[in-house]
Amino acid sequence: MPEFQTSPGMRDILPPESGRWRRFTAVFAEVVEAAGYQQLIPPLLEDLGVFTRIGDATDVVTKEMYDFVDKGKRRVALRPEQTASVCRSFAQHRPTVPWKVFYSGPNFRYEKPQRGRYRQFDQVGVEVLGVDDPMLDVEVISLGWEFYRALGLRQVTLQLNSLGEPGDRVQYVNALRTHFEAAGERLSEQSRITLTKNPLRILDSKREPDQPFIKSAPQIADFYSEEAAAHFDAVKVGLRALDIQFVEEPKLVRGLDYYRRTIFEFLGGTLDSAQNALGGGGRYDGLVQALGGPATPGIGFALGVDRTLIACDDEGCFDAEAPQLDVFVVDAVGGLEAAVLTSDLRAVGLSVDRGYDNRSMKAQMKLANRSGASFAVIVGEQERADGAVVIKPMHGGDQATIPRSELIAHLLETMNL
RNA sequence: GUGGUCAUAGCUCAAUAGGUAGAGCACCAGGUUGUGAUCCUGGCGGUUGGGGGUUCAAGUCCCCUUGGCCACCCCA
Repeated sequence: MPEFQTSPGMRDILPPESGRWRRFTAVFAEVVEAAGYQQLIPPLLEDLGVFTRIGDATDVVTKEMYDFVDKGKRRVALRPEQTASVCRSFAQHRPTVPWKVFYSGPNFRYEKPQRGRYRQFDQVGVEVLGVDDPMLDVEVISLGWEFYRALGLRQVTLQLNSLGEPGDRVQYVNALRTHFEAAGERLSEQSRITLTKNPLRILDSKREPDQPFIKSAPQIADFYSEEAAAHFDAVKVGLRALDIQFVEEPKLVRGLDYYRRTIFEFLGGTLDSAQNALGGGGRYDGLVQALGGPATPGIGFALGVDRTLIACDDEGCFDAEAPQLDVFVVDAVGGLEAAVLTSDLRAVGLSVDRGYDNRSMKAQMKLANRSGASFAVIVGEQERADGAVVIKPMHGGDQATIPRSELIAHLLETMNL
């Protein structure tokens, strides 16, 4: 065991996995930029209040934050998510609406780590501020859906629900409280604690004793105002028009408290994991105001990079790719020839690597093979004397000796560049 | 945070009832002095996560500790 290793819940993303991560965010950017979203890069660190303001009844904010006092005596925290930062940013800069942004990057939550659950975990996501239209809900959901398709995922299910207008939600929560309080001691101990803080969350419980009471609990749909019901219906109509399959899940609640009206979650196809929530989001009208900005409707989603990649592993899509190199230079006469050749070839846009330490030709050929390069360019005593190089196709075909002055033209022609 | 489980070479694993650590892969070097992927030979590599204890003897038993994984919790 090495003296130092990564802290719990932290890890290195090594090659070739790291290349897969980069492609992941590139594909995401491609999908959402095609819909008019632009990237926002918020800081990793914010005033603690930015996060406490958004949900002081949630574990994410009350128990799991990396918060501390900095050298300037400010109370700050590593962001546990990015929606709050986006809203803070909106309230601070007041951009014109609609403000359509996307982001990607790490968040921090002090939890007990597991597979697909890390203390530093990456998310990609979008947020739109300033638009109330249910067709925007449809667009946002469809972008998540489209992104999964772009990765090659086919077994993702979309769960959909509405929490109603804030007033509806309050009434519903009261009804739930009454309902669960009637259950009294028969409710699990955990749920009795949850009941005092946020009755909605009990609907998410997996504990056996709670199940009958969850089943008989009041339905959110009965509490929708006309407005909320109309909004929700419009969203469903829109999704159907786009042929996006969804499951209405009246018991779906989200972890953060700030959600209103439309909420949704993407679930992975693998059933045997408690970590199968790939991503989710919803409307959070009121968040910007809570952070000191003008009353502004908002909606967005965040997708977990790790979990989505695990889902890709399970479905056998979006594999890590071996790097593609054009040329590997083998220099058996000291290494100076290789220095010049790699430089010249890179200058015309080819990807080129070489061997070092003046190793044997056999050893350098092994490296050339391992590098996955299409061609080996070889210089030995004979070639150096003749001003020539050997060019050898690594994936089959005969090698040829050509004048060094013709190398670049020859390579570019062969590769159709 | 609670409970369970696991921890042996860079990686994946093996080691009969406690007797003093082995394989495959990877890596390196050779296989008649200029060329890779296959094949053959050899080599490098482990105070068995760390600490303490029981024993003549511990990778194997006990305790503590660190970390991974699983469930709860929470959520991405």
